[in-house]
Amino acid sequence: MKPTQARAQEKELRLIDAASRVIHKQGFVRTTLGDIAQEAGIALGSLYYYFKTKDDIVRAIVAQRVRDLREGMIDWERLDRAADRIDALIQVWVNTRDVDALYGCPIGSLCYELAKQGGALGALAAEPLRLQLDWAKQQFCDMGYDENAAGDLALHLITALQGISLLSNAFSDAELITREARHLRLWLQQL
Amino acid sequence: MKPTQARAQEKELRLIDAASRVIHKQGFVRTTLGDIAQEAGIALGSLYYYFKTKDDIVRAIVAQRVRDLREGMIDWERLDRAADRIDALIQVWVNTRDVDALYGCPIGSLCYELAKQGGALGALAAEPLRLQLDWAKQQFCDMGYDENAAGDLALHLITALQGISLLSNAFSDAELITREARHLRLWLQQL
DNA sequence: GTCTATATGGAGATAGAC
DNA sequence: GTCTATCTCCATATAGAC
Repeated sequence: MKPTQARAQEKELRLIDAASRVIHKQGFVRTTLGDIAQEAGIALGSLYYYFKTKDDIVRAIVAQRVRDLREGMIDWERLDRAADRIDALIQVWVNTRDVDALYGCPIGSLCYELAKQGGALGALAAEPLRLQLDWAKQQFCDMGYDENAAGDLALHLITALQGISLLSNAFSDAELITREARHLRLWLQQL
Repeated sequence: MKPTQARAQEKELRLIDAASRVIHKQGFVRTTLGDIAQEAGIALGSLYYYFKTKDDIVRAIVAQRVRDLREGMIDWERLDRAADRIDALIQVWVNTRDVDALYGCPIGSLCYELAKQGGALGALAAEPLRLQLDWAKQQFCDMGYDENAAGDLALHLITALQGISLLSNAFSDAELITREARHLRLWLQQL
């Protein structure tokens, strides 16, 4: 890859990052391209050099989030015990509880918003969630559960994490995440 | 109350109901006043005789949902055992799983959307959720748990219900609700 | 590649006849 | 009370200079 291409892609990543932040805060529909341009520090018209439509931007955001998730999951492979890896996922929620209380889970809230939009965009937004669900199921399989049981446990775990992000956002209360995380950890210990 | 007032309020309730349905499907921001008027079978301009602004409409929807929830909770007082009342709540999710898979929980998805909007509207949207949380806590208190434990259990229950609505909507899969409901019922039995 | 200026459409809200 | 017609604003997207 030529240096110029690398720089161009780097710039695009910065735009995606800016768009991801402001859409997380305001939601996709209410966020204007002007908002994104301002957050990125460029002119409105310049956005169109990188993305043809607003939908293209959200597609790029979702793809980037999938990449980030995969990277984090590879990182967790260093942990020997599956229980520790699941604990690491829960800890992510605890660590981001303040921003979640303000704006919700970036993945879940986007899913909810784009699902109502209908069409292919809704299914696309669910991909990061699918990835977490599959990953969690694998961890429970590693703990010795069969496919069916592991699927149920993973569903319950991801469900709880998404649910607590919604509640903590609805009530603007980050401590709800702390409380639910404690509940989930006790549940995992008693499995 | 005079008959004319009764009729006017009845008409207003029908408008609220129509707005509630279409906003549940499309989301608040994406739903236009034209959509609501069409769903209600009236002209766009006629909406403004009943509601001064779009925000007024969503406020009326939330207030109506609170009334509906209270009514349902009074109905459940017929059930002697608190465990049966909680089971009735879970059964609501099972019963509405198809529409939840299509559009999510009407309460939770509106919370997520309006929380990003900021301001008083976000806090208002959380009122039905607060009501469910308080009600669930009371049921666990009735089962003999102290305030603290009952609060944690209620939080976990409502969290799971909201989370599974989000997931089933994200994946357009109503059966996820059936699976999580089974998980929750087993959990309740083992308490 | 980045900018300013603008075309185009659609949304909330209003006016005023009936 | 209900309607049609319209005002006004703002968002996406485009055009074209630099």
